[in-house]
Amino acid sequence: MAIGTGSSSQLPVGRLEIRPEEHAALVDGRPLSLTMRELQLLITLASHPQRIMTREELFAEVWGSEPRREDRSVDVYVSRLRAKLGQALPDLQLIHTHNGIGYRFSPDG
Amino acid sequence: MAIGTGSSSQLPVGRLEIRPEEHAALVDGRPLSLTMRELQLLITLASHPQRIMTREELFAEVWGSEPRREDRSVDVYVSRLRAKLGQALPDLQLIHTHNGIGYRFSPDG
DNA sequence: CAACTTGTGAAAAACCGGTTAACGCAGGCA
DNA sequence: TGCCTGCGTTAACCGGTTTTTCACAAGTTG
Repeated sequence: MAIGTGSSSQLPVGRLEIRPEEHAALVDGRPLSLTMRELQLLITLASHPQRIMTREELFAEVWGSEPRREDRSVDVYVSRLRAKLGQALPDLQLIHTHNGIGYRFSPDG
Repeated sequence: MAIGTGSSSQLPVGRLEIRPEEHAALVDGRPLSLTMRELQLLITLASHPQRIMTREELFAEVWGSEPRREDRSVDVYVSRLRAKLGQALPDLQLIHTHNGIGYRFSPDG
């Protein structure tokens, strides 16, 4: 079952809760205001907790195609996502960088 | 039980009250003069408070079919609805836009 | 340190939504 | 019938938001 299609369930991650079918991500019950891309990226990352995902994988799931060789879109959106998550959850570092590889979502900071 | 069919109950939303079976929407007891489409759209939105509804969902419930790819009917009616609601309830923003997704009805502005 | 990778602000481009106007159609009425 | 009115639909314009791209700063690795 893929995220964003069918009856994927909610993804509760501590104070963060992601509801793909409702197009919403909540922190302590209050909705984050994310754009489509930001939300899709968060959903994708959060659906594979603790797994290091390459930019190619992320791009494929969120953009639905292959990135140009030196495309930085994923980085830009990770940055924006971190900013918004950091605003709502100042003490948690949910998205980790793995140099030379990609990004990893860790539910417990 | 679907909205618009059968004996759906009234929907009181603060000073706004919606009575589907009477084809009426009241503000402070005074009826708004809404057209069929406007009323159906309001009923549909108000029946799913706080839930972001896509244009497809709204169109399906109100028009009973699938919208053409670039159909803007929903937007036009949301605009008209906002105008009439705003007239009667100047300080409340009941219908919220979610860019790239759809609209959300929030009973408390 | 040099080379490479990632973070991020900002401009440019693309896209989306708010709104108004025009049009066709149907009903009411003289 | 001919006119008027109101509703629904569609198209177009405009402004705002989002996405993409670029450039440089900052960080990492060997």
